[in-house]
Amino acid sequence: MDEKLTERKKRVLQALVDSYISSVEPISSSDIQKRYLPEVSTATIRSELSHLEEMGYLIQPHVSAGRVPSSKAYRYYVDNFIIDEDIDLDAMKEYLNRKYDSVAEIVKDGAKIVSDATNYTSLLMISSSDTLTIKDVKLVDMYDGSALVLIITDSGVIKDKEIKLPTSEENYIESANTLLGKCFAGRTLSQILSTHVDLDSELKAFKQIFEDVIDLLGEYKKSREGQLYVEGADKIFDYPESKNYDNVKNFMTIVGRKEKLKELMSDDGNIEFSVKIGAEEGAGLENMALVSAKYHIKGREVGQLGVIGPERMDYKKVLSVLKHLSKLIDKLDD
Amino acid sequence: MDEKLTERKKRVLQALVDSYISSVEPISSSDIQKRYLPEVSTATIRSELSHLEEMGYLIQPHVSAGRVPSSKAYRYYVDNFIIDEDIDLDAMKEYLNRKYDSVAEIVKDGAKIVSDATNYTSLLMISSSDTLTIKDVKLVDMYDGSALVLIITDSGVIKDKEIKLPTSEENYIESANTLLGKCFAGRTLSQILSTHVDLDSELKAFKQIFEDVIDLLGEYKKSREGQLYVEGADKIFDYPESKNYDNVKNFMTIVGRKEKLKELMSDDGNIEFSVKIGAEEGAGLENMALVSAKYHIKGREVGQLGVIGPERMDYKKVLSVLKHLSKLIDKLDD
DNA sequence: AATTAGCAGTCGAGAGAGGAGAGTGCTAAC
DNA sequence: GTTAGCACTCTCCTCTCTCGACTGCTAATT
Repeated sequence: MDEKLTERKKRVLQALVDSYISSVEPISSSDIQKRYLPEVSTATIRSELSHLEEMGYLIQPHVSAGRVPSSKAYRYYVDNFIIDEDIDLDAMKEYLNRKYDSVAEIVKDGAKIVSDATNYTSLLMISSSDTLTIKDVKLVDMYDGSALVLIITDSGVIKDKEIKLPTSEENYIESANTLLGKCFAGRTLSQILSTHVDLDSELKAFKQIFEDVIDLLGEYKKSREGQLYVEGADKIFDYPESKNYDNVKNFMTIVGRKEKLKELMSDDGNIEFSVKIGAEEGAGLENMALVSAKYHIKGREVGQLGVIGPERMDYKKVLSVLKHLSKLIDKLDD
Repeated sequence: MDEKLTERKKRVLQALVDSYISSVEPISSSDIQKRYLPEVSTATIRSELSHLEEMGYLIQPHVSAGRVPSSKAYRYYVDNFIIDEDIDLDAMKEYLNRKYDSVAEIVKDGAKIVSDATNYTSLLMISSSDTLTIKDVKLVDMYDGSALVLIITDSGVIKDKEIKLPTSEENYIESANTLLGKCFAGRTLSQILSTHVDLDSELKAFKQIFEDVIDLLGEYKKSREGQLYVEGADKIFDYPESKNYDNVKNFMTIVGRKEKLKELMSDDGNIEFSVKIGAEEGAGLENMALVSAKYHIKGREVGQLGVIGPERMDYKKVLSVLKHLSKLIDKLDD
């Protein structure tokens, strides 16, 4: 994947992408010479440029224009020119400290913060709840022939529902509680939902309760399944890309297609940071890029935070914000 | 407010708005004659048009163009030409039945449905929870020195939190439950939060619990306070208005400003349906309009559903969808 | 073989001119 | 009050032209 480029080609490519990221105009050979490579002539740079174009890194809008990076160039740029040490975590930290009082606030408003700090549209996805572990299931007597079902998990009570009790026997609730606890406690949501529970015939009296509880879990899973929040969709208008109608339309369309976004954010196994650029890998992000990071609380993956914006985005800044935030959240212990 | 217009002026105005709503092009005198008033000459219509323009109902983009409705014209149109009988509730009902299995589904996906059915961007706002009534407050023993606080309201359990018990006395939880029930049951959220509770000195042992519960209620209120969901923001691209950069930018900006939208949706005392058009009343909706309706479940106001789109929107259709939906939801008794 | 200066060639952006078409306002007649 | 007729205005489109920005190529240089 990582094609070999001569040292000078690398410098030219980096110069071009850097320039383009800040100016958003096609970059000419003399632009590069002036600001990045004064020791060689524009003719030399031109020959390098045409070589890089042949290799697919650059695009020439028309013959008398400068060059613009292709998706392949952005990919190379992200993979090779952004090194961790570059990323200014301290500045980020300072920024966040200045703006937010507590870490809890930062998690809660994650999407807003990312959008503010990067000035791009941000995405917050809550992970599916497959690995959620049930701590206990309890019935709370409501003294009117019904009871409240509580499912207590390692991250709070997740669902409640009143159910009618089939009997008013004194100790029914107590027995049910014991039984429910035995069956569910310590197991994950997906374990429970994927196994079929066969009750001993003597426990038939609790059948209804069991089914109710399992229904509740199913409903909950469905309702939480990868919720996605979008913040700052209008940020695109801060960038000159938005002058182009199709760009804006594509952008807004994809930002509205939550299913597509979820797919884009979730399909890389165990990579912590993912960068999708342009139309590569069938991502369908023409002229756009999506950067996303998984985040954890107390070691458990709870979701992903991401940024979507023009292909020519400030990757350094975005990665810096996401990296720092994910560290911050991970350290969290409420 | 309702200026007196001659019968013919009304017809001309209605014809013009109708035409414009479907064609999105300036309407000429002959357009109106052909399709709406063949019994008079174009010259007559022209003189009516120039009169209506003087009165502020119409705008002429330039001297050799037709006319376009002003915000005032849309306002007049909505107030005078859309009568309830027009609204095709049956078609709406059929549409909803065809697409959704249950009413519950309709409520849950309210925003999506409105956006689909109208083909405009929809807004769903959940009402503030001031009138939420507490049915009971309970502590559930977790058998590890802590208890779970449950606040049961007329619309479900709203918050849970583990708190540490100050003592492990046998009957502490039971007494606390009784006391909490007495203090909170049957009162609304805002009543509780606005009064300062002074505990008898003998009940000091429960002080901490009380404060925790009140904190929880406050947090809950804050978290629910007018949440706003936007669905289908990209629908704007289905309309020719989106060809204009500023229109799109304004639209997206306002759709991103949730605070502003909440304000626009909530500030009319007890009107069930509200229509805001263009920049009138300082709404800041240049070239846009917002239609919203309150909705109730079992008589209690639970939120508002709305539509935001081009000023030239299909008011009939939008009002029809919102009206029907609100009736449907109100009848709900799950 | 790599680099460079010089130059011809290409293309887009923008300005200006001109013509067609649409729709109006006005006037005079009914 | 209504109408036909007509002159007038203004946008939109197309065509043409020029200017300027860059490039690619060639031939000379190191």
